[in-house]
Amino acid sequence: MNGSGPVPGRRVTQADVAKAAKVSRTTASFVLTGRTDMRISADVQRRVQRVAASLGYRPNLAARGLRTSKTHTFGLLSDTIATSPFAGELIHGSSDAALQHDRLLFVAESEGDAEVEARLFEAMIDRRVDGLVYATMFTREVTVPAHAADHPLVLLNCFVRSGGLPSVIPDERQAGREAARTLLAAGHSDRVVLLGEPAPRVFAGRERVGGIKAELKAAGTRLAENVRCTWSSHDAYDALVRFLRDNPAPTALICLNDRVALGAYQALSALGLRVPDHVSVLSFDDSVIAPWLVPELTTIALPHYAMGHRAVELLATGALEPRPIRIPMPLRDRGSVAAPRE
Amino acid sequence: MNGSGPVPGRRVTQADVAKAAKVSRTTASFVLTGRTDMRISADVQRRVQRVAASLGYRPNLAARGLRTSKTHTFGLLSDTIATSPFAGELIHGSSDAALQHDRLLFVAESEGDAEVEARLFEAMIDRRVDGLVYATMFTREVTVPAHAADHPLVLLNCFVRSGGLPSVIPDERQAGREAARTLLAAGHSDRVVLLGEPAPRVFAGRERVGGIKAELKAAGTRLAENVRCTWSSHDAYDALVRFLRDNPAPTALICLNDRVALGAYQALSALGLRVPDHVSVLSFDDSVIAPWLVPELTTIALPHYAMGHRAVELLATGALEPRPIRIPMPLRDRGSVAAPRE
DNA sequence: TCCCTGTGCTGACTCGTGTTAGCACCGCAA
DNA sequence: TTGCGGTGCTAACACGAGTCAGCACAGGGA
Repeated sequence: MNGSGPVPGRRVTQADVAKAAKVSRTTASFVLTGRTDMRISADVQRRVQRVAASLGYRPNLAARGLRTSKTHTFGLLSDTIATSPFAGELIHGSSDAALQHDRLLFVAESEGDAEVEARLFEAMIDRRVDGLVYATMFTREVTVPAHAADHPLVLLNCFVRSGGLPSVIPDERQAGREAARTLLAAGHSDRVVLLGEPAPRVFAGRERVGGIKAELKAAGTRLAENVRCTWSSHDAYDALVRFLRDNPAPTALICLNDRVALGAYQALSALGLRVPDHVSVLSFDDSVIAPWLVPELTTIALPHYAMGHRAVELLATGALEPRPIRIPMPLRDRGSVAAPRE
Repeated sequence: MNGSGPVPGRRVTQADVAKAAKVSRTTASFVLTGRTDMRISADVQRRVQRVAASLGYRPNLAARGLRTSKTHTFGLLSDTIATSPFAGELIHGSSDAALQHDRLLFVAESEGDAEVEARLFEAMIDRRVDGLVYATMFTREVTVPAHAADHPLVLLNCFVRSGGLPSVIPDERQAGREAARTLLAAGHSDRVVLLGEPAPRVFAGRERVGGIKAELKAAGTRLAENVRCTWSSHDAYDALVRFLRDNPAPTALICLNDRVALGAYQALSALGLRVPDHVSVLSFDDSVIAPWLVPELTTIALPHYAMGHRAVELLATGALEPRPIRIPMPLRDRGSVAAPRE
């Protein structure tokens, strides 16, 4: 019974193909890797291909990687995946780009623990990944662990002070300008209030506020007020309720992120003000809740999918220029911005 | 200059260690893999260990895997990661368990495309993963692709009709009972309303509602009403507003998930009803928004971290019993449930 | 002295693949 | 016949590890 078909339980190897096609393993290798410089007759090529297909041959990438030192594999290491709802998009984009370039991704997270991070880096390098993506969930400056130094590396959603490493970050400044431009276009100018702590030491805060102010200034106007509060819904709720007790309602509210916007919605609702009839609301992030609010929230999206995609693509194509690449943040217009009542 | 230190650009191999320790590569291998049955003197053992450490030797897992057919690597394949904010937790749990067992995870998603799914399965198998996790973002029945049949496989958040595969799912029925028990304990019994379509063909819907009804029945009471609507905030908002126009307010509301609860919050707020003073609200999922609401939402959590952790642990320990394992869903008590006003 | 047993280590093979150098054959010109 | 260039293929080595069978030596008893 034995000796002809593929042995169950063992995978078909190149040697099996060679034997069945009555050629040497070398020849099989040349044909199957598509090397044309080796003068294999068209006849033999067809024969080997047919046999390989009929036996269901698939190359063992571990073995190939051992020989070529190319594993067609990347490592994606992030500080915290869980706590951020954006993680999915980041991984989604990375995974898609990997698939498009015939790679697979190791994904792991360190939870910010330097020792765990070091272990994970080593685990990836021990498996001979072709390159590494080092990702953070909030855009920030990082110092890259020494382990990674010798390997192709792309920073995702983070950067180094010197700027001397390839990195992919969101264009928060452009997002700020876009926010201001959107409100100006809808007719708001004098009574626009910013809700949220500008937090100059936080990249997103600094750039968003900078962009907003720059664009308003260019249009000859400026923010009516900045109501400060941490970027949480509860603080935003309290701060806005307090503010509206002593001040007239603004025509438009720029919230520094969607959590702040959620707090604002709840505060406005509690005070009998409707969005966008009485107050327009514009926000940043495009988190999951944006489409869940009533009315749905107009917000400027963090481009996590595009960022992940780009980072892996850089690795795959090897186009590693040592500088940050800024990915545009698109406006998601959902109807929480309208013209001000005259 | 050459010949003593490690050559830059080339990794230290076992052969380098053997040479530097003046033993055969075989001996080095025995020492470094910790085989004690091979009678290596304590002297030599120490010497090899010291040399390996000082050279910074790390085994090449690709090469080892080739020889042993164990890559210390698992594949996690999911239908959709991006659209669900729970993906992070699932991957987080899986990744943690993998780290604890010295494994690394390939993560990829098919977006429900069968052809992509097949490609990804093959990509993982070509890299000789030791096992596979097949995950879905919503608990449901699946048919497992034939590709996976020959490999150790755990279903995560899904199951097969026959039940004949190892799988890890949330214990939604217990969650339903827990919900009812929580409200009963707070003093609600006659005027509890369920908000959301029971959707008997959806696992979560069927089990949650089943659990709720069973527990209420055991306590000698039952739901006052089931206000039906899809599991979206907008539908829930509309349905609840309509219901409250014609009916007295319930003392407690069970929402079939957090999106529904968000809609309910907005509707109650619009009608001047406060949570939990006028109406207690209890929900399922523990999505990101639960702690963002004012007041924070009491909800029964989908145990995605624990599920991911368990699935990978099953693979790592090899304890693959062909049946579903139900992971308990914990109550997150945040204050949206209080005693009814007398 | 010879054999035997145990101790401590090593040579040689293997996993599945890529790659270099070179062999055998054919046809043609000298 | 001999030489020679081209065509078509293959033997042999390498990648970095794990593993089996067996060699060399020491010590002890007959």
